[in-house]
Amino acid sequence: MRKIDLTSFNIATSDTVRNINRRIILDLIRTRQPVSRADLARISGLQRSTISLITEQLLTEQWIMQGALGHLPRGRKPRFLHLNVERAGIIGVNVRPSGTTIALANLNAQFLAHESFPTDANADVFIRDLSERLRAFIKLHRQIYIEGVGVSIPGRVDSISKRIVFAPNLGWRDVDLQTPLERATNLLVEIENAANACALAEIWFDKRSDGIQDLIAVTVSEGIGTGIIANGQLLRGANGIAGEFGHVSIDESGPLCNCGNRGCWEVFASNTAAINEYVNAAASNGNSRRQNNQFESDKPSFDDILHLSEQGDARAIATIERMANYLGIGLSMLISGMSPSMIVVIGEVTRVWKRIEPIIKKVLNARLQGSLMVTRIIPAEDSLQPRLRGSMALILQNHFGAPLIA
Amino acid sequence: MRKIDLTSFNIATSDTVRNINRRIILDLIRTRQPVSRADLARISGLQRSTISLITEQLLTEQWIMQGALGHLPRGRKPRFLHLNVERAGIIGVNVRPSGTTIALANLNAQFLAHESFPTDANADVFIRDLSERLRAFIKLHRQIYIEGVGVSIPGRVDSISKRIVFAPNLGWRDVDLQTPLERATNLLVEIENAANACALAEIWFDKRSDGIQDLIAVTVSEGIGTGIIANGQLLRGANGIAGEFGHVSIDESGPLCNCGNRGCWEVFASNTAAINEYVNAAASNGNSRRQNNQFESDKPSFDDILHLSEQGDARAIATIERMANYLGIGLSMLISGMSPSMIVVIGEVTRVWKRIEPIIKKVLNARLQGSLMVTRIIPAEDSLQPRLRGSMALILQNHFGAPLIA
DNA sequence: AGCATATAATTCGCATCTCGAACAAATTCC
DNA sequence: GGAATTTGTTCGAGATGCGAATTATATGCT
Repeated sequence: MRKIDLTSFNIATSDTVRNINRRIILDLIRTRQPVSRADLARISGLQRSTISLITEQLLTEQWIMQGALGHLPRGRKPRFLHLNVERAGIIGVNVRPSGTTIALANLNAQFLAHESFPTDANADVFIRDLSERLRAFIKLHRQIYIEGVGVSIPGRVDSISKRIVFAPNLGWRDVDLQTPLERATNLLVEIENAANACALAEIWFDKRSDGIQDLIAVTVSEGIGTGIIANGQLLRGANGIAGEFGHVSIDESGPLCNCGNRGCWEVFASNTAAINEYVNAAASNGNSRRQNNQFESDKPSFDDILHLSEQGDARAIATIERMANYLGIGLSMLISGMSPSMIVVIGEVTRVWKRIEPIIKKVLNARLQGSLMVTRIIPAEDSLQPRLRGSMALILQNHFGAPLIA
Repeated sequence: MRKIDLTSFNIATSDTVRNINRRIILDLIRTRQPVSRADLARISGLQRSTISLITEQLLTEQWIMQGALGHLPRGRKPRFLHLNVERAGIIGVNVRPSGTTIALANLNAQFLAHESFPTDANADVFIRDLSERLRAFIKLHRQIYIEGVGVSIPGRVDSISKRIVFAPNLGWRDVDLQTPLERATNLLVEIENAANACALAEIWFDKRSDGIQDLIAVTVSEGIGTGIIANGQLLRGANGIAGEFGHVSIDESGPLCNCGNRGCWEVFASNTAAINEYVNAAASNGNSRRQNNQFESDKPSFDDILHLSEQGDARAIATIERMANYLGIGLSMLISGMSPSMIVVIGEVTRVWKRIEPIIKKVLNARLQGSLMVTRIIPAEDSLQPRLRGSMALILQNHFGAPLIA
């Protein structure tokens, strides 16, 4: 049971009831479509008469559409309802150091269009660039009514001021991205940390999380980020900077991290860590790097290491297995502490899931005494663009989420 | 915004509105009493007419009482309303290895009576003993209508089956305490982990947590427990076994823990850890323990160490300072990961808060780069019985918490 | 073809709730 | 004693869900 926040609560009025039921029905249609009014009455427990009134409202507001007739062994055929995916589009923006993607999706979070461009290292230049491209992008699709713009950022976002506090891999500090984008697009703009966005994508768009109210998304890339859904809601913490489990030390005597501490989880289990490990192993193996330089730069990319491991390169395999071991150690911390129903791992490393999963499982079983392990660990398809879709969930939430009550 | 759980939601009916507003008003009266109807209208934003109807209902149901008249510079004097603390009592039970306490409190969580007795090591014997004592306790106060019984347990409680999964310090596994107690008392019985209970006590009864929806309670005793409030609600996790941050390893090469892993937080920062450290330091100091035995048993109690440190004993001070250091390390993990608005520390060690606070602060500042530290760390008065009051909050929640909607 | 049966969807009177204006009650100041 | 002010209640209007009755539509048996 939740405590009422007496410093900020919402009283109920007569239309609160409709608001609640409307959102339930709309979300039911979204997830179970196509579905008939009679079905909705049975699933929801509302009277058929009430369903008729609510669906009538949703129809006139164009949120839903009537479709074909269903087939039944006997009796009048039901008229199917489904989401009017063309009612509105949502723009998602995924900012990463290597490049930025803008995408347009319908209400089912299916992509209609997308484009990518390099991310300028300078925040001001980037903001001007992105604003310009967004304006052009919207103009290009001006036949579609756009609901808002969601942006995912690899860094900490203050949940109140919506400013980017710090994005280490972009080198940005205290950047206001929201205000200029809102001015440029004249649309609702929401900014969120990438790991949080991934967590949102998981509960909003993935069937695997049906009925789950507690999950953690772990993004493994240059660093490690964690997005926590607690009781069906993003855990933001004071100033919205929760989720830095990547900077918890798992070994006090470990190597120094950029954050100033020693032995942070991401120093052992991130892509960057794997690259360093691979290079160090090569050096200590007596191989001059000059002789053995099959990579474009002097260091391999993480993709290179993945490829090598898939081709059976022993050193690459050892590197990946070490990474899996440390991923398991960090995950055991999350499970001990929060025991989520599900942990979703996002990142290039999921490409070799078959190799790393048994290692992660072994570490977890050793550390959590097996019997207590109720958390499902699953990889997220990177091709499904969790960061992008999660940023879209930020906008969709406003229509399909639970209303703020009491 | 919360996602609607489509596998378990609650539709709204016409009386949902009243239910919501009623709970807001009742909780406002609880926390702001004495308060007039006009005040409630101003605070809540509801119309005065609506307040009159709701308070009339609360009056007839005896939840509240009319009190004295207020004083105003001009105009009709307001009639104060306050909680009818005599309407119902709540029984709280605090089970610890050293002893069990039963207490009766009114709706303000003020104690009316209490009694303590030794905790039998055998679960079955204990259950019979507690059942017997509860029956007698209820009979003794039969003039008071009792709302329910809340029990706090130093161990993991399955949030669905309500069974005690494992209580290491009691040596109990898979014990059903709820069913026999409900049978014995014929009352609603709720069971909860001690750290979770402390967290509940903090948000329900402590003014310091006004407006706070994210906090962590850290109980430091034989082991270390963590109770997490996320978005105003207890974080239970799958099977309700969240909160075992005490068993996260902070040093892979540290000493072995009972849980089977190495270097768990509680191996460094619990009372037990301090006792072991003190004894080891004594041994390595060349003092034969036989010569230096000022304690009742062969080991000092944690209380002994606290006393010694207060008297200036160098070894005790060093032990406490080491403990403070490790407390800081664990807290930095919690803050990095969840960034709660507040962390409450519960345990005997808070008696020397003045000594340990600067050390904890120093560790946190070093590890969290100071600027990001928005979490308040506060000690909880052990004399306020947070475990006991928290177990009472379990029952109170049902009347004063937010209703389950959507 | 006609009727019974079954299912879907709508209609309508009723109860509940909040709102907001009007009104009654109580108190102070001039 | 009257004006001003604040508290608290009353009452009609509007919104909502409920549930029974009604209408619409389909299948299958005789």
